[in-house]
Amino acid sequence: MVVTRFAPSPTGYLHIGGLRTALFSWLWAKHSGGKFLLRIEDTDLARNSDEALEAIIKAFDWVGMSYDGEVLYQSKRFDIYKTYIDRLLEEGNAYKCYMSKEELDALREAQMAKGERPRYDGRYRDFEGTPPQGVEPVIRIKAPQSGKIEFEDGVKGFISIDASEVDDFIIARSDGVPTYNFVVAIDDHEMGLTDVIRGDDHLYNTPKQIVVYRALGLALPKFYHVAMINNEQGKKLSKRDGATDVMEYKTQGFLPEALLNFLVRLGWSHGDQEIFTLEQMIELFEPSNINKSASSYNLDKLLWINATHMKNMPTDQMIELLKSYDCDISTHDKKEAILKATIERAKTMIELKEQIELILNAPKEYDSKAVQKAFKADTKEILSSFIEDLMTLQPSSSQEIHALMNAFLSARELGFGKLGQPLRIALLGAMSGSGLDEIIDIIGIDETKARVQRVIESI
RNA sequence: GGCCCCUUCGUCUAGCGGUAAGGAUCCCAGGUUUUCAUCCUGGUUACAGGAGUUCGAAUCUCCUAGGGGUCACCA
Repeated sequence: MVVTRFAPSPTGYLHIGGLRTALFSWLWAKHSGGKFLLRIEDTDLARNSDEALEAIIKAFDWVGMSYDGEVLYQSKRFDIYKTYIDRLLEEGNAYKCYMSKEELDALREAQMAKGERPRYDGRYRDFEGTPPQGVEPVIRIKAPQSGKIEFEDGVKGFISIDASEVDDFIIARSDGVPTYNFVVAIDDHEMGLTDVIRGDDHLYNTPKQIVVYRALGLALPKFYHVAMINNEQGKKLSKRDGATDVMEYKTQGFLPEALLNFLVRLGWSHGDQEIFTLEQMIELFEPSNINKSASSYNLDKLLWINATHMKNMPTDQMIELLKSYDCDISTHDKKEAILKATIERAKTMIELKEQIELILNAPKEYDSKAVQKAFKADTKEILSSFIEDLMTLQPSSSQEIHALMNAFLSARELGFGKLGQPLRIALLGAMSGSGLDEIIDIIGIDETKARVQRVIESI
């Protein structure tokens, strides 16, 4: 059974890069009927924050990615790590290093000055003398001193790194708290992970973790290193790139399934298919189709995907969702017509809300340029007569209104613009927008009359 | 700097030795529409460069260039 995980550290909000690797892991687990686990990497004393943790959980909730079982916190598992460290110590695969931080820094500086790569020199690797007083030791793992560390990456292919690139790195700090590369390997093993999907930036951690696996005689999971997502300029995503916090996408009016659809296509493909429902993503996702190269974030495409998902959403579901954007039309008896008249003009929930409000609320002001262009000497008379026709004939559907308009115009031998342009200004305040027949049908004849009268008075 | 990874239209990508290098987005043009939008049709634009291997390379190999990642008692 496939078991994957997402393992964020609670030091900030969830950004889209993290969300994408989480998505890949989640899809792969769901696709193969396996499990997707969530683990919080909070071994760093100072940098954790509860708000960040909450934000991450909230983001998962919003996009609808559910994890199996309980959330695992590394900070609550120190006793487990301790067992493994003791075993390593006992078996001689790890050792205590009494070098102080100052000594280490000095060593590093000396190496750099000589143009060498900073690297622990292994001075306590086989130390058997009396340890210096007053130094709490760190624990280092014995990494291989020659040969290659190799593995088959599910995305990048065969990776081979010289053992000299990995030194005897610290697995427990002097205060006893274990470090990242060690606990990751332990937990990935303990949690029964079969597939580790993570960002490209972890590629160099993998050989270190392999050292841990080997020292403990554990079987390796399959690794997949997914390339980064860059900003629109092709540079690394940063806070300046606007909405990198996943929850920002909600406030900006994106659908979670659209965001996921956008992200899944960043680095993964299924032939020429662009639009995926959640179910399709799960059905079709295979890590073998993950792309090797980095990709750039593209807002235009996200917008297009979002608009497409919005159009595909069932109306009652959309009406329900609108409520969370402070736009409740659920009790309006023309709610379906409202949606039909606006959904095509909106790429986000925010734009949809604006379009709806534009129709439902009488215009507060009129575009002066449009007024100048559309209002002629006979406009008032035409509008008034049209209102009269509306009042007497009482059309009750947009089709009937449409027919009435045409009849009105042909009877007077007028082009559509003579009535349509000023009428649109009266109803919306501007020259463009939803269909007039639809608007009149939605707001009703009385409101139409009121808006027309208001424009006549104000001109 | 050492090491590792990456490189097809502006962007996301298909391609896995033989294609007029395909799709999507963006942009432009035309059509549908009472306007706008949607929708439909069409169009411009790409194999980073150079050597090889091969009858034949976007696909395989090497070199160069560019980009990225990483070198902590952070994760």
